[in-house]
Amino acid sequence: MATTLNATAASLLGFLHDGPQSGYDLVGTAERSIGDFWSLTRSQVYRELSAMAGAGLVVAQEAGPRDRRAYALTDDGRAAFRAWLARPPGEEQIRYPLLLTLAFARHLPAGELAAFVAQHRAVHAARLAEYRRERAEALAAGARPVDLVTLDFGLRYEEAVLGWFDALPPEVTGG
Amino acid sequence: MATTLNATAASLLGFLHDGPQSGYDLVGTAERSIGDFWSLTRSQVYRELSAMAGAGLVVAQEAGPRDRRAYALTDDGRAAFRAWLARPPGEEQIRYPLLLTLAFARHLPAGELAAFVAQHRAVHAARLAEYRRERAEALAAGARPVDLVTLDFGLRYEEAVLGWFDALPPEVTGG
DNA sequence: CGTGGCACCGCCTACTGTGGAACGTCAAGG
DNA sequence: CCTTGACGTTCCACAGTAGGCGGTGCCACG
Repeated sequence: MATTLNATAASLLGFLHDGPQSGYDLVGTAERSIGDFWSLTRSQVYRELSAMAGAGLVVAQEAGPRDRRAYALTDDGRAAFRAWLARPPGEEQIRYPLLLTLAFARHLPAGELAAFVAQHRAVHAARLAEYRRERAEALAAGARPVDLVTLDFGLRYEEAVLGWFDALPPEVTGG
Repeated sequence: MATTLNATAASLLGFLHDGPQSGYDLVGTAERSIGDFWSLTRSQVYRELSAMAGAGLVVAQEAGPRDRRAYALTDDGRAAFRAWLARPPGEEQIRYPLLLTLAFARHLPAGELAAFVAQHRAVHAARLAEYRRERAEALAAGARPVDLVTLDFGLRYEEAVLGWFDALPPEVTGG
């Protein structure tokens, strides 16, 4: 591995610390654990896995049923992961198409905008409720504050977005 | 244009409503106006422009000094833009590497994490201050609430993130 | 004046990320 | 037995990122 790992590949290595997993498993694990702030796709997971196998960071085990092939961490993989983790993390990236629509709203008839806005608001309200549920559940299961930091990020984010929706001027909400 | 426009290409068309611009200009315009919630790169702008020129959505004008070539909107381009704008905007995407580091923090010696966190906090504090300045400036220049919606999104986002930083447990901040 | 540096401008490549189609496999149920 | 659906991998086309390359006009400074 001449060039440094990308964040997605590194995350996969991170998950493999808990034991060998197949690509399919890893997609599920990742979605559950970092999916709220780090998107990844099946395609890329498989691509990274075979690249890392080629680089010796992981080894493919015997194929099981349905061509299922689990990958295990190697010592090189462990080292590469630690090296990646020690690097200063980059800035966050946000891409929000609704804001694009809003920015160009003067080219759009008034009614349509309000519908889009309402729809997005609903999505965020649902997400906030879900995060609150998850947080309560985690607390009940004995989670410490440090275990909740990423979830809390999501919570505060959704609260902020919802607050923004509710403060939108009537030209936008159709009110 | 058989397949529908992507958001980046559509935005370029949006900016071209105000008159012909070169790729270079468009990068600047876009960064200033939508850069806070929609990232784009020089490479892609040029790629989209030549693709759209091929599809007849824009026409390249005579090359000026330094090979500078401005593109102008065509009627097809205007139509494609409107069609894109009328489509329901997709969900937002956030990718925040710091949260990844946090999620794998158990593999990291404690001190390093605190430094990363402090550094990111500073970036967000600065961004919040900048947004507040911009907002005051826009208001002074007579902006209406509807002109501030995207800026307000950024403001609320940064406030939320800063609040999150300040509520982080000591294990993370090194306190 | 003239020239060297810098901003301007387009282009290119390699890589990362997304979305969906394709395709075989095993398990369960009508 | 046959269908359906979840499992599991692979492939492809496109979108997006990061940064380098190489020209060119402009202007400040010697």
